[in-house]
Amino acid sequence: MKVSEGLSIGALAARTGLAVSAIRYYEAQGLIRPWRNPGGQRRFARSDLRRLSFVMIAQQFGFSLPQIKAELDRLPGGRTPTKADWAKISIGFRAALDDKIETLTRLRDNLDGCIGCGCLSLPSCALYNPVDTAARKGAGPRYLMGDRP
Amino acid sequence: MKVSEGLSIGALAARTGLAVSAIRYYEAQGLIRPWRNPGGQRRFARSDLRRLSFVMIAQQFGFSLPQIKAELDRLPGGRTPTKADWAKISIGFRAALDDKIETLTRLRDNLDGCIGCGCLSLPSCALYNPVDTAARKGAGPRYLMGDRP
DNA sequence: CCTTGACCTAAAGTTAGGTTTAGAAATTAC
DNA sequence: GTAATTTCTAAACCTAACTTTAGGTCAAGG
Repeated sequence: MKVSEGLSIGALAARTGLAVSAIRYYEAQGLIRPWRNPGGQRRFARSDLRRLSFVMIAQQFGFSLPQIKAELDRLPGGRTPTKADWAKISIGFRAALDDKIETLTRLRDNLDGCIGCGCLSLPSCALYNPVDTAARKGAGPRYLMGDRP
Repeated sequence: MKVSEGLSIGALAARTGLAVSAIRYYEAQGLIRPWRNPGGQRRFARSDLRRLSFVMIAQQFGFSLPQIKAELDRLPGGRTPTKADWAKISIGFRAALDDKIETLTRLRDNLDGCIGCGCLSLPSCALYNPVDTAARKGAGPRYLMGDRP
């Protein structure tokens, strides 16, 4: 398994903890671009380890695969990304994470004000205000009170 | 539409902002238990407004419907829940929310330490430690580095 | 050489949380 | 009393993010 020939999908799976099927799925979604060896098997660059790590971490942060792909697409195309390239992306994540924390904290403080007040069914309750509404996609209730179209 | 006869599903939908189909779905999941009028249509208690509000808020907090049902099942069965009943449940949520905030904050602080260090691909990186792993269910990667079965 | 394990593709299945559709019956509005 | 809404059920469909299955092919060890 010469490094110069790239990593097999199994090696990548072992090192990242991802399932082989998940890695294939990520390729289908455009998150990684392996090449093929003469036999048609996928071969991955070592930098794909970092790419997949980034994917896993970003998922913990609550980002969708298309959102993650958008970030990864900002990495340089022709060369292996440098530390500086990764740092640039991490800073954007830091900001998004700050947002999430602030939203949750605001929600918690509102809940504090509501404990025992029994107002849960009143439209005037602070908790009815939409939270992170823009992030809602796909299935699910489209709006909360005070957020009608 | 006499109040004593309960609310129709449409009325409940209008007041909560939920889709009629979502309310039927919640009934199927055991989150609410309407009765039927002579014509076979659902009739809801006024306290179901609060129940559904609770469901919507808990979802914002990231709880699954089964988890929410578990909380709601702690409400008294025979009578309309009092403010004290709701307050008891809200306090549990406050704790769960504190947990979520702390997890995200820890994640953010780790990210701070990693920005620019280029360690994203190393198993020793703090970000590889599992976060909220117990909350992962259904589809998705089962573990991160350092969290193998 | 031959066997075993890793890989391949395409398609179907899974879970959560709903929505949509179709056809029929109950209510409400005029 | 009739027309227009609502509501009913059951079943199919939807998205995201994968996994599983089926039926082969490739690669590495002995």
